[in-house]
Amino acid sequence: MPLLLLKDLPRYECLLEVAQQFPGLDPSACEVFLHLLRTGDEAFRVTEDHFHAKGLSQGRFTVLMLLYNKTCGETLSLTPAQLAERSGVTRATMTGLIDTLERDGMVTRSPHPEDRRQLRVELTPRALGLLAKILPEHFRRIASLMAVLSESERRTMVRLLSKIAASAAETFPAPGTSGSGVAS
Amino acid sequence: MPLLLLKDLPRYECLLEVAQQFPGLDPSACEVFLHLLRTGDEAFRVTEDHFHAKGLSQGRFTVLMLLYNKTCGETLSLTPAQLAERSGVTRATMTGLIDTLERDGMVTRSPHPEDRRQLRVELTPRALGLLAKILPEHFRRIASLMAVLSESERRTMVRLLSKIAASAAETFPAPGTSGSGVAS
DNA sequence: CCAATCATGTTAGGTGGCTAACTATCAGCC
DNA sequence: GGCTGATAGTTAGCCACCTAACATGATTGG
Repeated sequence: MPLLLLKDLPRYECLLEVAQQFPGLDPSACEVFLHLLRTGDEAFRVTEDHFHAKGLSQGRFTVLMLLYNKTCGETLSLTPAQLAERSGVTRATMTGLIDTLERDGMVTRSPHPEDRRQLRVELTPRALGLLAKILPEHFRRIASLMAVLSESERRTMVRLLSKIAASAAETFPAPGTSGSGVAS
Repeated sequence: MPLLLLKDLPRYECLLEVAQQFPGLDPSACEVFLHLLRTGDEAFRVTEDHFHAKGLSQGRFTVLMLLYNKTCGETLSLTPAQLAERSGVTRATMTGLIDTLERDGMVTRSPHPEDRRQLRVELTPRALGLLAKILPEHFRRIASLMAVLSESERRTMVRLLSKIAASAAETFPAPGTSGSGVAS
């Protein structure tokens, strides 16, 4: 089988073929679905590759950004639970992320002065330096990736993507979400 | 690259805020980027939730589909290396996927008659039964997800997504890919 | 005031992704 | 024939995700 150039749609091409065996199956919906997942994956990879080269992962980068955010140089402190909720992972996962970030000298854990259950996680100067090195290229990559779209195409993309996302959230609400009230 | 790394979505909202601190940073590109990842993640979740309820994961489903594909009921046999390449994971990862599928009685490994290095992986009747139960709802979910888009909007989505994917593959080729150059 | 409940962070165990190294086999070429 | 190298599958170890269960500390209600 052709390997390299058909790296396009590698895993999902099978879906389209099978779809043809199911009558009344909305092939254009499947096609949009496949392109959406594939393109999302490619876009994700573009930034993930960059992080990886700097010793970060998407998850660790997100934690750093949450702590960096709104502070613009100041060190903000958040609790692990806040970080977990804002980055969309469980508290257990956040424990692991903070572990590796702390091991690498990017964040510190310190006790919360008022509630002894909580911790405060803060960036170290080293993390600030890393972000300063990473962010320009990160944004450059995003801009470069989207350079093929005109401003009007970008507006169209955002509009259509939002429709799909809203459809997903409404028709198939996430497990922990009491989406449109009527559940169960 | 990983099967689908889109599992992270809410974590990107911070990006837009930070983007505003970087002048000349193409905010609309960041916006499209965030929506793309977020929507891709939602679409991924819609099918992943369904698989999960049936004891499958996206990776295991893909393996089953690759073996089911083109056979329409017949049992096709592929080697682990073929499965790995077509599903976009490493051979090592494929070993693990086949391990769990075999443990659950979904596939069998048998020796290749001509090349003793290779194996042949085949679906079991049990896997065919599972697919028959899963596929209708799977396609129904995709159709339902995309029902909010008209046919012309779907064509637009595919066109714009393809442009982004091509831009990603060309500007930031995947590590193992000699992208725009001389494919060996 | 104390017991029940809730919240926070951690741990344990499972999955699935990766790389790197290993074994076994095959294929080519002196 | 026997090196040499490529290929197939596995293994080991890392990371990041999950759920479930836990220990600790805060909160609240009789």
